[in-house]
Amino acid sequence: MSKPSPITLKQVAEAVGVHFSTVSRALNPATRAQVKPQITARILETAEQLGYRTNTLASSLRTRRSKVIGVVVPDIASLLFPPILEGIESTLLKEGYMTIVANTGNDPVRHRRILSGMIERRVDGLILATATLKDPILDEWISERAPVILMNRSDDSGRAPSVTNDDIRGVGLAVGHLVELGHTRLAHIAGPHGLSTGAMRARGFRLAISERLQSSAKPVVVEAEAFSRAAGRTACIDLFERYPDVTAIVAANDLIALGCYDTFLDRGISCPRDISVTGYNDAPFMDLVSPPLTTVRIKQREMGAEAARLLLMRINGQDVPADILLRTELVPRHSTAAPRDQPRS
Amino acid sequence: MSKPSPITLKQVAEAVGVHFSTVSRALNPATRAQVKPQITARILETAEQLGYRTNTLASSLRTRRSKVIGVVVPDIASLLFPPILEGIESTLLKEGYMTIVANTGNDPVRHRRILSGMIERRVDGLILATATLKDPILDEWISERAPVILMNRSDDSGRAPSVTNDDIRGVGLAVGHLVELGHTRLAHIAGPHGLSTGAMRARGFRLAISERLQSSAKPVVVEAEAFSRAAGRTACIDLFERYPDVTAIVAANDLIALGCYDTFLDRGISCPRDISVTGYNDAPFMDLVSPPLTTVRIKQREMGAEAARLLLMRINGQDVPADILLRTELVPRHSTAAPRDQPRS
DNA sequence: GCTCCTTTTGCAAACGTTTGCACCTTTGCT
DNA sequence: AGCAAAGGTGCAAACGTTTGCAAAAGGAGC
Repeated sequence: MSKPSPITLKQVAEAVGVHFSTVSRALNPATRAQVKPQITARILETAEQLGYRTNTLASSLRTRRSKVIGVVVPDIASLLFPPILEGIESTLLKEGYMTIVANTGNDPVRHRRILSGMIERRVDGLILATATLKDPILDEWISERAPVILMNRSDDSGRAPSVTNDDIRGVGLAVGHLVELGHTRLAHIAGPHGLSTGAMRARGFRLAISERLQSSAKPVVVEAEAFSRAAGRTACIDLFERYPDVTAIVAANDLIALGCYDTFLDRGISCPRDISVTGYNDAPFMDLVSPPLTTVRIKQREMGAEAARLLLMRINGQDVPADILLRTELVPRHSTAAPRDQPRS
Repeated sequence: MSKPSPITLKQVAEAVGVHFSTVSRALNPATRAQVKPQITARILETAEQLGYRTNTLASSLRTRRSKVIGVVVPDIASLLFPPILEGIESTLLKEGYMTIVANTGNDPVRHRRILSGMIERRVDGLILATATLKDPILDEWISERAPVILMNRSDDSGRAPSVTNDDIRGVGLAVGHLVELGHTRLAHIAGPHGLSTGAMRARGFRLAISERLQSSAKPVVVEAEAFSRAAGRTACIDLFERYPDVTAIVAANDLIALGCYDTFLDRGISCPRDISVTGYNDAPFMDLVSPPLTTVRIKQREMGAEAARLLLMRINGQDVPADILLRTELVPRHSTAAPRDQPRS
């Protein structure tokens, strides 16, 4: 495999018979005005014909802008992130940026390695969907050199702008829906409290309950160990044991809700006849599971696009005064119905 | 926002009191042996303490290796690609490579822009899951400078190694399963013939039919316009009109199969009682749709990992003698059953 | 024809690495 | 002690751009 060196400015210059700095100017739209149109034309033509392609490495080295940004997510392969990534990628591409993505799998060592790699590649900015902003590597380096945007997670320290779902309102929608159906004994299966989304949705649940059911006692919340189907199943068993008279479950995400389905099946409980359940996120195919899941839709693509937009602002030196809370939307399907009056066996 | 310049080799050198080339050698494990252990220790320490991070841009410029590779997919947000990306990313990260991903949305203009961007950033290699290898930009540049691996799609010209599913065998599994259940009047709803996966699976279907049902007439195949639920629904209607006596459908992917479900619902046809259907890919939640879909599982993560592995081989100058065909696996669920003898109304 | 602008072009210094080469120490051997 | 061979270190040239500055070229006004 022969590897002919790529054409350089110098070679184009030689072919045209000018100095290579002139070629550089002619090729760059911003400086093109400085060179005689006639020459520009010839340069453009021969560059094209020779197949010249800017060496971004060299130009980034000089200009200190890599036109690359880094995106770090816990798990690319989850159902949540792909549309977000799509939103980021296409927003940035329009502005000439390309996107390095990496997933940590929640492994702190890997997280570190990834951050290092991105810093060494001199990304112009970072979008993080990983929990920890505590990583000292960020303090020491990124925060002063390259802007950071937080996504799907927020950070109390307020050191970086964040883009998140309005989970308080979202969970409120689910609770409101169930209350309107006549439920009074609701429970929440929360995500891990260590994750800001888990904590936020639980807070939303408590708030909504206290607003809608003044009478009621302390809100019922059990915590799942992960945002997964298996954890949802286990948590649901736990819930039934501790609070047998619950008639409706607000799950912290769709997977947890599906885990509840599993437990319902195990125990011969019929949904929505015996119990109602709502999900969160509206993952693909939630309209096709049985019963079709009532859930809260979030704007994934928009989340990515917004994060990218904020990042671009910061890169261009503008200030980002506020965090962004994305609207959510209730999608009623058939996993929720009015409660039966008889308690479960 | 102050942007202090990052620490350079020179600064570390000054702090230690040696020439910066010595620092470079000490920091690079490959050349570390050349410098006195005592000095190395001091260099390592001050580098650490100063927070030195290699400027990969500069080093890539010099070494002509960017340690970045590019991945191009038609749609990041589809259900197919995320696990593949995960496989690629984590395989490459282990070797110190990072991954730029971009999605074309099947837009040729965008495809071009993306390829340009990656070339200009001097990626060390490319993994393409997009159909067209015909893009002249590839001929002119990439093929001679950076290795290319094809993924999920293959290319007859054999100019680049490919990693694909063994669709011939995979479809054979589905057909075999249905034949064993007693079906004799099978049909295939194919994906677009323009896509190599569509064409390959159709070929697999014809082959399997001719092997298993020697008696039978010409294999029944209708083509869906896309690998989508909507297209599947339409194609299924078409199929029923033209071949009313079919008792089993082999869909070219899960989404098309779900489209068939939609048509079944519209017409009050019961699956699997009146008709059987198989999917392809085993997307998430296919066990939860109603009825749970019998499908052919493909190894997505492995596909990504294999593609990455081949790419690394090529980057390191090794030859890749063969294409890779990944094993598939039948996942029997409840969308398939023995045929009723009565024809549908 | 001269000066004085205004374009247009060339020159050269960065940007931060890697690496062949030459130089200067040691060390080991006779 | 003398000498060669290692072993360490410094020097400087690349890698391919961008860009401030100087120089040249062309025009306008007198």
